Amino acid sequence: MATLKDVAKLAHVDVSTVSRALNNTSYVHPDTQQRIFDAVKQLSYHPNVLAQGLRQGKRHTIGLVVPRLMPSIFGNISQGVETAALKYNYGTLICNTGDNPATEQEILTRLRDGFVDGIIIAGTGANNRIVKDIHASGIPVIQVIRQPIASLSSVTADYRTIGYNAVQYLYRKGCRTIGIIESANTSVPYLERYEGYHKAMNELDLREVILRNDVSQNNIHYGYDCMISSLMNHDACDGILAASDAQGIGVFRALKERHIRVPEDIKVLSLTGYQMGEMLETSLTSMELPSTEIGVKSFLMLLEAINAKNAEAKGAPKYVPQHLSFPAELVERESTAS
Amino acid sequence: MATLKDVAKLAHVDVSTVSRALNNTSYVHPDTQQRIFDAVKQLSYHPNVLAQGLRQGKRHTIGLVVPRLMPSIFGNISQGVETAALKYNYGTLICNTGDNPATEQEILTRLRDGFVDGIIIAGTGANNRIVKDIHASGIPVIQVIRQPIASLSSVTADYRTIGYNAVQYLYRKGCRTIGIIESANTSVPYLERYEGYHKAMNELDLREVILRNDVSQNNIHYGYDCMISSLMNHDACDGILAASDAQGIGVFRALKERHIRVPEDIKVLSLTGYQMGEMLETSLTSMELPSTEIGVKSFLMLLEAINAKNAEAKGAPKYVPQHLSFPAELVERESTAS
DNA sequence: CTGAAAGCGCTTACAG
DNA sequence: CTGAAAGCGCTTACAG
Repeated sequence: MATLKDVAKLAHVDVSTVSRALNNTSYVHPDTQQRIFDAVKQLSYHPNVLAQGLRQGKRHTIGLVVPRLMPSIFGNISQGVETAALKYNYGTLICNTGDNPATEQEILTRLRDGFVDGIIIAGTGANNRIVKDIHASGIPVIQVIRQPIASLSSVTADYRTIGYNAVQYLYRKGCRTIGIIESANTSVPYLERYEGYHKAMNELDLREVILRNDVSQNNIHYGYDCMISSLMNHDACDGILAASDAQGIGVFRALKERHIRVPEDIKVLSLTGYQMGEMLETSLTSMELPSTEIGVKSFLMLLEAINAKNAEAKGAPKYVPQHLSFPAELVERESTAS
Repeated sequence: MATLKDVAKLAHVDVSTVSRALNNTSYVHPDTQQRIFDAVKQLSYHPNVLAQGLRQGKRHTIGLVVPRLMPSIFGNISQGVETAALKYNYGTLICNTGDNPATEQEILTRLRDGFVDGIIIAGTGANNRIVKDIHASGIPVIQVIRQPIASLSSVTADYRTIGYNAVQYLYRKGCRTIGIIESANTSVPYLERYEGYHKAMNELDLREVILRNDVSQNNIHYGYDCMISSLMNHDACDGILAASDAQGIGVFRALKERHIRVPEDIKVLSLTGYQMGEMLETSLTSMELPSTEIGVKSFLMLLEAINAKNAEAKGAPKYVPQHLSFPAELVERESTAS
């Protein structure tokens, strides 16, 4: 690999002049410039971003920490983050925690040690201390979907309203025993969805039915397991709120195996839709979230925080955390048809 | 952030001694060591990997270039790569090309400029020249699933056998008009699957039916679109080979909308299974591939290539490209039941 | 057993 | 308009 030095030698100038010409950081005589560009081309020179990063204190890389990629909304979010990042010339280091606190801790440690300029995280909540430390140490952190740390910026959805509206909708559709799938390890989205559910159930004077289970590896299986055990408990629901499209798929499968018809016997609705529902054999009514947009906005918010951090060093005002929340759009499909 | 220098000052030694103590690279007096460790702890020092990388010519980061994450086998593969990489203390830069040659070119350029120690790629085939250049310039490249460049190492599946066996299986199940979903832009897996299909159809003296369409954004829609247009063409198949589980989901949806029953009227089989089929409403018979394992093995092969590259510089024999191929396992489910 | 020095490849005040 | 020098944070021969 050719270096600046090689180019400088070939163009008969100093490395500093080459640097200036390439970065357009001060006027360089056209003739000199031409010689430099020729040399660059001839040597097929590419700047070493590592050295640039070291010198400028920037990596041009961000970390994205998610519990899993697939099947879940995080796959779509990742796509959004990555596309936006590429546009701004940032690389994206995607890290799966598997929702395992130990793995998450290891990943966070790695990221802190000079790996990235900033972090977008959907965390387990078990490493809040470390996350806060990282943020305090100068690497901005944005929380996405899950926001266990109130003092850090976040991009999320309005889960309370989602839960509330979902119950009201199923009620209007005639459901009277509405179950909701909850998680074993409670995160903010689950809590908020439940709050909305609880409020609506209360107003309608309905009995709550919580579906919960030992954590399965992915959401499809989790939805399946929850549905199966609910059926074994003879909790005869006529409506089910799945936390996500993936859980909905698992629920469908469980019902199919027991010969229970959707939507005739039971209606199913997903509280986190990511454009998967329409293509299912029985299409799934979902609270659709703009998942890619959530990813894009997360990156932009992080970029703002990174730039603010740098500006702060030069005396600019302190960066103020922000919270961006998206509403969901109810898209009616076969799984809740009357 | 504390630096080596800070630690050295606090421990009253030279930075070189600190470096040696921390990296265990030569004997350091226990007392000195203790002072150093204390200082490290007190300052909560973490080495700057950027500087280490620059000095050692290593990034401890690899690039993973895939067409998409979800829904596809690449989601699972990514998981495998990332988990294995983490174990060996490597970060993974995941890049989506969207199967767009221009995006892919941009990503490859970025990766080449000092971003990674090696690359795992499922490429479009449009940038073979660049990929070869990168490999030749000293950044090892491993091809996964798709192997447009014969001279580079690869981890793939035995698609010829998969295509052949799939036809034979459906034939035994009574199918006589077996359609196969092909891609608009032909990649090696599609070519090989077709070769196997072609051979079997020939031996059985059956008429070939190719389903193809303008490229859709993702495989679910692609499968849906292909199935719909095939139905409009009155190509009355009684068996369909979908290229992947995702395409199978799209096919199911198309058939459901036209009130065609699976498996009674038509049998469906996926040629690239990634543990999705069993959880579908109508479970999907698939040629299951060890997708996570493919990811793990890809990383290990890359690691070997990286180490070999470094050893070469010290006079070790040249690294020889390898090709690892996995067989698929036919898992029978409802979609092909008799 | 440990220090002083060179250098990885770049950028950026400082001169002139 | 351009060169010489310092420095980003490390590692590693070279001495002693």
